[in-house]
Order: sequence, then structure tokens, then C-alpha cells
Amino acid sequence: MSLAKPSLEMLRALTDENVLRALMEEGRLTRAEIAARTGISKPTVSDSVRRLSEAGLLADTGERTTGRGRVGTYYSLAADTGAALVASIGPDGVVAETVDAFGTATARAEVGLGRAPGPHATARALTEAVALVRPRTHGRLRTAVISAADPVDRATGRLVHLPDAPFLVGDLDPAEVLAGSVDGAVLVDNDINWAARAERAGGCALGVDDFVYVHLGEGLGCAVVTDAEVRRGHHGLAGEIAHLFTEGPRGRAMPFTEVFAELGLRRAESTAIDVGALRAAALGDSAAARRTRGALARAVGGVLAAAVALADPRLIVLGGAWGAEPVIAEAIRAHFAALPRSVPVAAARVPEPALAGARARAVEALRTAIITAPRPEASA
Amino acid sequence: MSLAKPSLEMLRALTDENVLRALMEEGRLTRAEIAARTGISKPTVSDSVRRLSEAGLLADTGERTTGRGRVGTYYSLAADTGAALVASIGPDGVVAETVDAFGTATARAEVGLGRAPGPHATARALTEAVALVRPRTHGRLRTAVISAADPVDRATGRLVHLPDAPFLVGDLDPAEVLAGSVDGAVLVDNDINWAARAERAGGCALGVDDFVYVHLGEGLGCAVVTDAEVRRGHHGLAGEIAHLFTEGPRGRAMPFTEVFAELGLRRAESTAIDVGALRAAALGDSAAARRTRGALARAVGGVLAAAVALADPRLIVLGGAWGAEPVIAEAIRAHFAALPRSVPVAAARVPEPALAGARARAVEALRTAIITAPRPEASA
DNA sequence: CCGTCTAGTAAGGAGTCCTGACCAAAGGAG
DNA sequence: CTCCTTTGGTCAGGACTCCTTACTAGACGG
Repeated sequence: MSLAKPSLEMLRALTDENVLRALMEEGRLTRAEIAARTGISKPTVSDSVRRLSEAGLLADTGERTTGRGRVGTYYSLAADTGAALVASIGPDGVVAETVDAFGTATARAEVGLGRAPGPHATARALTEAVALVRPRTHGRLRTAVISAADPVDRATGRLVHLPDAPFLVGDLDPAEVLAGSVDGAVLVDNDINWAARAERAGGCALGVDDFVYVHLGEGLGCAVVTDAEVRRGHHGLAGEIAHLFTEGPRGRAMPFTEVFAELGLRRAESTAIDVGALRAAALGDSAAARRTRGALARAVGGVLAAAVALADPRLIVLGGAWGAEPVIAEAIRAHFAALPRSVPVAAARVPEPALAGARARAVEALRTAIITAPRPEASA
Repeated sequence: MSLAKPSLEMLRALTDENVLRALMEEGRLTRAEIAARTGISKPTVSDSVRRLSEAGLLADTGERTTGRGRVGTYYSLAADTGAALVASIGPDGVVAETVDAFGTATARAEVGLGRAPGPHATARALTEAVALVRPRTHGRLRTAVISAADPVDRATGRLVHLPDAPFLVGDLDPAEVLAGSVDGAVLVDNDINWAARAERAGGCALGVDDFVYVHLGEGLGCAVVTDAEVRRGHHGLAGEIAHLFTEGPRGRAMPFTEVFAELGLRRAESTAIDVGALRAAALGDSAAARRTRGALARAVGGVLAAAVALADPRLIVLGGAWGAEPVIAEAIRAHFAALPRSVPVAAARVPEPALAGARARAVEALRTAIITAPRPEASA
């Protein structure tokens, strides 16, 4: 609400931010190149580079320009500006990466859970994965972005269990696990939300401001992107569609998750979908398979109709172990196209989408951490 | 994406904006008061006031401070800074207002349609209402914000007809009707979206960042507020819930709008709900009324479940001719509370909500128009 | 070897904001 | 009535930021 107060300090900070961002995007630049890129005059850029070098954020790389004219000196971010941790937590294990401010992944580790699933084993796997990547990165970990295959409470960052939905990873607080290894903020979100961001950044929803990503796998979920942002809702549970009323077998209205119980496609003693059984029942050319596909398409169609009604997307993206299966996706698409307010349907196509989305956000977070970090007063 | 380039001009503009906003909120202030309010030093404020006075945006009101100390001169916005038009368009007619940059309504007119509904009559009514308020306002109309009781295409601002939904006002392009009377941009949105903003600004959803406003009247609609903004979706049709699949009578899945056909509660030859018939059927203590209420509650419950699943609101607001009816609202609330992911339900309470929401936005738009308007170069 | 071309610096100026001192004028105390 | 206090507003000086223009340093090309 309150408007920023104008000051010369603010102006200088903006100049420094321009210089830093130019270098983050380009890797290394001479002062003249920075001036050309940002539109700021050469003397001002030189001032800023001097300031930032004295603060330890920038360094002469030792490289020099070649070609006609005077040799230029290349500057780049200092080596110790730190890194960000990215991790993807699923029921099978953990994938962890570190990225620097240029967006380059500097280390990667995968730790599987084998036959010992559960939150404790997952916490250990996360700790272990961090220990594996930690020594292979320069500087401290200034922030972390975590993807988890369960709903995430927006306020606390904890994984939460919703009624009648599978709890794939289990009760876990990633921020607590990482408390010792990461200096700054730890941001946790659902894997589907990260996947949606990845599709928007470079997948089938490239640049689309309003779309819905529907994930159909062991669990059921979706991500709602409106006005170019994933919307998480008050608790962070937007997109948890298990209890959305839709059309079940024989035209009855029932929660989405119960359709799978009704069809006998759940795993024993669990609310998770048995993807193997589903594929066995829905793929192929038999009349039974076609019937199953029809039932699935009608149930998913109800979910898509709800998404269209409430979010008005330009596009719907189907992802997940069986949602991206061409034959099933085609059945869904055909049924949905016949509904009164249909929109185009596309298939997700980014590999490791959750990790990719989290990685992009981690780079962003690391960059702003570097830019907004308090700097020593220039009082020498 | 690209970062603002720092410049001294930008700083000055920020100072001027601080001064202008302070005066817009407070009405009249002395330079010392502006300095105290904004935190900007007195000399700088004096400079800014001189600049803005020379540009014709500010004027000495002639009033003077009384009390101890030197007399101060009060400044205020110049009288000719213009006004904004606000209009609410419904099937029964048009209400138009003009507001100034202080948020004060300066004129108001209501033009009914009587027995001649339809888009042509509505366009005439709008023109007439504007002609009535126009002479009673100072300065030109610099922007307009329109509320319409039909879905609005976000890109064009036209009212659009969706299949199986009533078209209460009809095919109309408010911006075209107003082209001659309004200088600046014309913003058109659905009445339900404006109502939701009004409830957030000062009603039962005061300050809530994530909520869903469900309107149950002749038409069916809702507004989705996430992260403190009404989300309109790609076409502007977010919240058009007529085709959302829900639970109909006898437990069958069907589009929301068809529930009313099934219950015989639609008006003849129309997809609009017969509110009179609905009240007759659902109010009272008879077994039949209780059955009807139950059917309505289950149908609305499906819609609320979908809203909770996709938007994760902190609150659901019920409004509209029968949605706010206490007995029906209570039936909805009771049924919804038993669902697995229930959230609090409140009743809308802002009077003339669509107009109130549009008015607030019009003030905002007028203020930014004044602040960002190109100013004559100070070259005297 | 000299002209050309480019990175970077130096000098000067315009503009913005601030601090602190000062002035003007009204109300209150005695 | 006079003096002091209080407050709005201005003045002068200074710190700082950014820009333009002109200049220097130094390598390549012919």
C-alpha cells in the first residue's frame, strides 16, 4: 500500500541490480558491454562495477577481449556468491542438485529408498543427497527450493495428508531437515505445481498465462496457472482434486477418487491408484478396455469441466503416469471436445518436470538473495 | 522482464506521485503535512508542489491553517483533474455514477428499461444515464469502469453469450457505446467479479486474499479470488459455472444448470432460473420444501467442492437472490460442512456490491491516469 | 608505421534529495 | 500589551547520482 520513498540510494541500488542481472544472464561482460546491454552510461557502469567489486560480489575474471581496439577486462560474479539447493522428493527417493546464479547445475545426486519407504527414510535420503552435492559446490547454500510428491502446507512448508488421498512421501518437514545445511529460506511446493511452471517456461504451455495442468498418476492432482502464476490457494492445497464431484460409472455423481475405487483400480489397502492395473484394464482394443477408457474419460471430463468453469484456461495439459498415455489421453480429449466449453488439450513434455520447475525458481531466488543481500558500507 | 533503468527523472516522478497520492487520500494538506505524511523533506515537497501547481494538477485552495504557528496554505488537486464514470448494467436498467479522484461520488443516475429489455434499449439507457451525470461533474471523464450482468470477454470488453446460460443483458459492447463520452480506457467486467472485490474491500471477506464468491440468482456464477486478486482467466470467463458437473436429483452427475431444469425451476423458454418459483418450492417447512432444499444443497455442494479443490479458498461467500436467503444458505452450509474438505461459509453483505466494487476500481484507475498523464515540460 | 577502432577514464555539469539554519506570523502566558 | 513558543515555509550548502563530452590507452589492419 505505502509507496516507496524516493532516494538517491534507491537509484544506486537499481543501477547495481541492473549490472548484476546483466552479468547473471550473460556470464561475463566488459564494462562497455554492460553499458550497451543496460542502456546505462559507461562511467556509471564503471562506478557500479567498482562498488560491487569492493563489496566482493564481482571479480575480474582475468580474461581480456581480443580484436580491434583497446583490450577490455571481463567481469563476472565472484566465485563465492554461493549456490542454491534444488531437491525433488518422491516415494522412491530423492534427487538433489545445486545450481549457481547463472542457472548452471553444479552437482547432482540421486538417493533411492529401495524397500524402506516412509518419512524417516526420506529425511535420511534428503540429508544424504545434500551431503553428496554439498562438497561439489562453491560457497554456501543461500536458499533451497524443494519439490515434494504430496500436498504442501503453504504457511509451514510441511507435507500434509488429505483424507482419501494417498500420502506418498509421508509426514515430513523439509525445512527442518535442511535447517543445518541451508542458510536462507527454504521454499517447498507440490511437484505438480513445479511441473506446471516447467511446462510454462519451456514445454507445451510455453508462455501461456492461463492454463491448468492435470496430473494423473498414482495420485491425482492439478496445478492452476492464472495470470502467469501458479495459484496455491490459502493453505497451498489448490489443485487437490480427489474430492471434486464428477461423473462416475453409470452416470452417478461421486468424488473423483471414488471413481477408481468403483472401477477396482486402487492398490490394496490404499487410496493410491494402481497404475499397472489401470493400464492393464484400459489399454488395448477389447470392448472392456474401451468401456474402461470411456469411464475414465467421463470422470476426467468432469474434472476438466470444473477447471474450465472456475479457471477459464487457454489450454489444458495432461501429465502423469497414465494421463500422458496416448490412448487414454486421446479418449479424454475426444470426450472433452464434445462438452460445451472445451479448450485445447496438450500432453506434458518436459523431462523431470518437477525438478526443472524447482530449479528455475531456485535460480530466481538465489539471484534475488544476491542482489538484496546487505552490503558492507563503502567507508574505506 | 527487463529492469527499469535508473534515472533522476524517475526519482522526481516518484516524489510527485507520493505528493499526489497523499493529497488524493487526504483531500487537502499543507506542504508541511505532506512532508510529515510521506517522510519526504520539506524543501523537496515544496519543489514538487511548485512543479505540480505549474502543471495545473494542484492548486492552493485558499484555505489557511489556524492555530499556533505560521499560517499554512492548503493545497488540493486542481478542480479540473477530471472524473471517472462507473456504471452497472443489468437486465432491468442502468445505474451510472461519476467519481472524482478522492473517491467521492459526484453524480448518480438510474435509468430503468421498463417493458423493453434487450441490448439496444440497454445501450440507449446507458447513453442516457451518462448524459444525466455528465453535466453534474467537473472536467472530462478520463476513464470508465463498467459492471455487466453477463459474462465479459476479457480481450474485447464485449458481453458474450455462453451455451445454456441466460443472456440477461444481451449482445453489447459498452466501450463502443461510451466511445464519444469517455476519453480514456473503458474497463468492463462481470458484476459478480466486482461484487467479490467489494466484499474483499469492506464486506464479509474483508482483507481475505483467497476466497470464492458464489452468486446464486437468475444466473449462476462465481468469482475466484486468489492472492488478493480476482482471477478472470484467459477469456475472462472464469467463474462461469453453468456447466460444472455436480450432483443432481437422485444422485446423478449433471451440469449445474441442468439441475434446475430437472427440478422445474427454470423460467419458460429460457435457461434463467425462476427465482420466484424456486423460493416457492424451497422455502417453508413442508417435506417437499425440505426435499427441494436438500437437492439444491447437494448441487451447490458439488460446486463448492470443486471450488475448494481447485482454488483452496479460506472462505466461501454466498450471494445472489436466493443464495443469500438464510434458510437456503443454511441448508447449503450444513450439507457442505459434512464434506471432507469444508471451509467457512459467509453471506455477502455489501449493498449494491457490483457498483461498489466497480467504483473502487474506477477511483484507482482515475488516480493512476492523473499520476501517469504526460505533463507539460517545465520550460518557462 | 600510421590510421582506425574500441575500452575505459576524466572533467564538468545538471539534477535530486537532504540537513540545518533561518524567517514569518499567530496563539498563549504573564 | 509584550514576549515566548510554536509551526509553516524558505534559503543555503552539501552530498550524491547520473549524464555528456572529450580524452587516453592500446591493439589490429593495411
